[in-house]
Amino acid sequence: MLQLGEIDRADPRPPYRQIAAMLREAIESGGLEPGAKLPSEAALMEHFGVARMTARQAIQELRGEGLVIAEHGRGVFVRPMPPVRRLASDRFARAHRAAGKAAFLAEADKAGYQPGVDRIRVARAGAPKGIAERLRVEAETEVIVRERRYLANGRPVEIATSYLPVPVAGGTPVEDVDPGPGGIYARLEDAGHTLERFTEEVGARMPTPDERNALEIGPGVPVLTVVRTAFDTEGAAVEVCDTVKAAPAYLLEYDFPAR
Amino acid sequence: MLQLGEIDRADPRPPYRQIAAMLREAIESGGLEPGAKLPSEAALMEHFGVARMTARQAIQELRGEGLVIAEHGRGVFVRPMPPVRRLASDRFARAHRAAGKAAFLAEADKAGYQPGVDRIRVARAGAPKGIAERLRVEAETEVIVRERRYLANGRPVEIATSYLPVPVAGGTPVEDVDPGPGGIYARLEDAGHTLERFTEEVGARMPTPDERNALEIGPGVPVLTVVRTAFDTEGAAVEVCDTVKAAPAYLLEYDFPAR
DNA sequence: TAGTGGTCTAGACCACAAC
DNA sequence: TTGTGGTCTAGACCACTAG
Repeated sequence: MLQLGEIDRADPRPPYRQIAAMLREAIESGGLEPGAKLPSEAALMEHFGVARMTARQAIQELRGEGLVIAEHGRGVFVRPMPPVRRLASDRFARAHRAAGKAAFLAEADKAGYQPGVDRIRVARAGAPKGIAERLRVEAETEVIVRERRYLANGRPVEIATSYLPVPVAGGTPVEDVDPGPGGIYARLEDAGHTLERFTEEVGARMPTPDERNALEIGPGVPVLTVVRTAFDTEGAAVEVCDTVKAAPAYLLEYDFPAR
Repeated sequence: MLQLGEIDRADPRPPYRQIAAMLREAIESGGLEPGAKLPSEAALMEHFGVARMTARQAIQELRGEGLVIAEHGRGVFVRPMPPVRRLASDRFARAHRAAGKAAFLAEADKAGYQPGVDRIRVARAGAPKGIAERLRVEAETEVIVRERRYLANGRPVEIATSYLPVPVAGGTPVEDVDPGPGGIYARLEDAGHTLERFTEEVGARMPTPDERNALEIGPGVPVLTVVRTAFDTEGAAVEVCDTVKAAPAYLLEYDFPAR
């Protein structure tokens, strides 16, 4: 059983922070392994001689840091580290498309997890401001919008929305729910838009409640945002892909010259 | 004055979530502008007819999302959006070093903010495991360690730690607190290590309490982690730089070919 | 049914900011 | 001094999980 200290009334930190610090220490030192159950609120009240709200506040602190997950009716558990997906910047290499694999499937092959895609929706709609700028079209110009959610071993890890100009991809299989082998990039090349380069803009923030839901992550878990723009050999922007990834599940790798 | 709705007892969401949703809506719609003061806890209790803890819980929800900042004795305010620093992948271009500017100064010039560096510490120490792997040396091999904190307009935005092998940079100005014009990359090139390329590994997570302190960010604000490895023309890893950036202040840009 | 966390009430005292 | 948020207590009832 886990050994915890006592509250030090001389310590300037309030009791709930001291309790949180002791639990954090236990987690980081390995005294509480990933997946292990923390003492219940009742146990913390008993051990430290505090009211329930004080014990809860300590737990709340750790939830906010993403260190633990509370499961209603079961207990509070040390968050298990999810498998990390490393995304290298060659993940859109033409060689993969030639082999009939979209980028997500190619990664899954390499990293050895079971890929999945669901919640696919294709429609036409007005381009939001930031998207229109990147596609170099007027705001609200009608574009093709492809939404989908990616799963790894059945767990959602990323939601993505692609925007493509109608003159580029209108009427092609890009507008089908299943665009066929190699994904939409292969279809763009079929349509004569040979891809030349990509830019990615990477940021991080806390998720909206909707995103939390779609990615099945708890509070205290940030998301990585990646906005990718694809350019063809003419220098035209042919796709903007706006993705939101569960941050703990990802590591993005980029390689660039010193010039 | 801000107009808020009422709690709907038929709504399946608990009251505190409904209150949080109304406040969030007010913030996102612009009814509450950045820097504006939210209704006080007392005002929320009065308006919604709830106990104080319920009102606090609603505020807590928004703090966790990083949308608002509580200031003891003053009130709760909509978080002002900090200026975003866009980092392009050409920020380590040799042209800048030739002009006598380290990467951080070159960015500041371009973006028009006042740069600053403090908390500089240089020492030698054993290489941590992950660093040693990237430098391709044995773990615990003695390396040069350079720590510093970067400021933009006086506000801390990034903490960074560089690790360099002693055979590469030992005894050079890289070990001085001020390495001179062009920064340590210029000194590496002076020492014959012409830089060829970089890799960066990007992730995001919640900060440790130490990092929160150093970056002066509140709870609910994630950090971007960037681990950069510099390679010279011999293909040798000559530096690993581990950085932690306040996420809301950054957007990283990368450019790569479709191959 | 027992144990767990989720939500809520109605108070209390404290620390900090502003007037 | 007044108003603000920070912390704490001692209860209550509910919802979910598991045996």
